[in-house]
Amino acid sequence: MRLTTSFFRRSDTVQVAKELLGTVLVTEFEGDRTAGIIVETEAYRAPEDKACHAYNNRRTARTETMFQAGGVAYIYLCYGIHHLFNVVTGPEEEAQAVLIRAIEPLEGINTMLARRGMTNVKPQLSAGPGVLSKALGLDRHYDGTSLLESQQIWLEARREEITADDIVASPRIGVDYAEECAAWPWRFHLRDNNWVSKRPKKK
DNA sequence: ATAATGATTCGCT
DNA sequence: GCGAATCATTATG
Repeated sequence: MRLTTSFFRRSDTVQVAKELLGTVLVTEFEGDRTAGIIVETEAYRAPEDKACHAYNNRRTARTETMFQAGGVAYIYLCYGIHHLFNVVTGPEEEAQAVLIRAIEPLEGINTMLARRGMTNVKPQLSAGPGVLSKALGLDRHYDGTSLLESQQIWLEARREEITADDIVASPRIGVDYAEECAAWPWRFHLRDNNWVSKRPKKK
């Protein structure tokens, strides 16, 4: 079951971030399908969130994607090296998105290994926002792709039930610059899942 | 621990 | 327009 408009267009991004846990992110390029269960997410929401690129509803060529109606991909380059995949949520004109930080591989594992230049399956394959995008073959050229209509990138509903007890909340990673917003518990991940990314050592 | 790496943004002119 | 600083990270030693 593919996720539809009503899932993405709600205004409460934080709630959507929680509900995305356990859903399945699928890509299929030239018949090569790869998929994984989302096990870690982070919510970003303008205008009040200083960690959000569209803080204060700042509109630029890059952030414009986030102002679209929920259900499209927002992909951009970070640190000049890594492509980060986000799901835009909320109604049109509200800049909100959920960063997908880690997945548990499900389909097309050999394709993922090849894309990552690896031979053995281990968490390093897809635990982390940059490596997950690489494993699934995503890059910023897919920025703005509709997850509702695309035959290349989409999301499917949970295959197993998840309750509030399975979800752990914590502060977001790598956003220390965002002052008081840095402490907001807007990162969510599944409890006891091996594929959740490791928190970097503190400075 | 730290180097690698480039699009984006901002503050000028 | 132009140049410099910034960054939602990862791999390697």
